[in-house]
Amino acid sequence: MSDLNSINTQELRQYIERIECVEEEMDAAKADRKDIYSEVKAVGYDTKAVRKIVRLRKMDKMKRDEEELILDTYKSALGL
Amino acid sequence: MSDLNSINTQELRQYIERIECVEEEMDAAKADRKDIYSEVKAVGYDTKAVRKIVRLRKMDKMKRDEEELILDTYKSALGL
Amino acid sequence: MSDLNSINTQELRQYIERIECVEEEMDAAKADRKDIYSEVKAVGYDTKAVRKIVRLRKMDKMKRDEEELILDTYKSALGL
Amino acid sequence: MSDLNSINTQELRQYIERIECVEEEMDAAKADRKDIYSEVKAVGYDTKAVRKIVRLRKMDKMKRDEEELILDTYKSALGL
DNA sequence: CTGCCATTTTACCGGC
DNA sequence: GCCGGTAAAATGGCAG
Repeated sequence: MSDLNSINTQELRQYIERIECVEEEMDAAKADRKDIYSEVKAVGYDTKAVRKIVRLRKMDKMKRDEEELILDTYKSALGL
Repeated sequence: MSDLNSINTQELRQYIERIECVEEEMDAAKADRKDIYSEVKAVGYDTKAVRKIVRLRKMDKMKRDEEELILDTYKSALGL
Repeated sequence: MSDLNSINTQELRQYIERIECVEEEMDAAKADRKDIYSEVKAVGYDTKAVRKIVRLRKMDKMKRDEEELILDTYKSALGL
Repeated sequence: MSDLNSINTQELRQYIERIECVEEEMDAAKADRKDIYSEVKAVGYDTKAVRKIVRLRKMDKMKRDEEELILDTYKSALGL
């Protein structure tokens, strides 16, 4: 904040509002996901299994990203 | 699913992709929030306190929503 | 534990028994609560509404505690 | 409640207080358990494993209780 | 038996 | 870089 030992109320308020805004987006997306899972269930799938698949795919993706990052690191280290 | 005892791969795949899509939105929003908190910290605020404020405000909202709901419950209980 | 790389069976057993003991208390309290709700229902109240009231009151308490805490945070931030 | 369509405030209040009382006990027990796990960790055990043991033992106990119940049912059915 | 709610587990963030 | 505490996800249990 610009002035130490004093709180700039306007500035703080704006940060808080920005945070609350993105949190609303998060909540909206969460609600969407919930709806999709309801549909998945309604149509006869085992949601627990589906959740597991999603989780596994996310892990795979992270793993691949990680490897790619390492590869990039090596490549740039080698000046490629 | 259209056919019992068999998994419609295409259908399932589409559900999973829809889920992954909203989860990407969630991750993006999460990253945004993280950035905002970094900025908040960089500019000199105590992020812990700011987080607390955000939480408190969310609790206020929830409390108001709940109270409204309970009021409805009472009203319908009284036949209003 | 007293000896590294080896498990003190007696010690471990005692910890587990202590945990199980408090869990029994938890279960007992849970059963008591269940009984009270049964009584509440038997005597004609809408248990759902009562549960909501209890939850609201708990939220109120949490909120007050949080606010007190954040006040302390501010005070110490201001060197009071 | 004694009088339909009207809420006996005193009665309701007392039920709520009884509920809150047992919930406080639950919270206290919960806090105790938390402390024990902290100690377990501090003294060098893997809390995750200990949790698993506790869960397994609880399952075993439930299983035994179940079997005993069945046995009792049979016995009383046979007039023993 | 279905949906909701509590508990548990898991992941994240800030501090030391 | 771990660790303690805090938020999110998943699982299990219970009331309706």
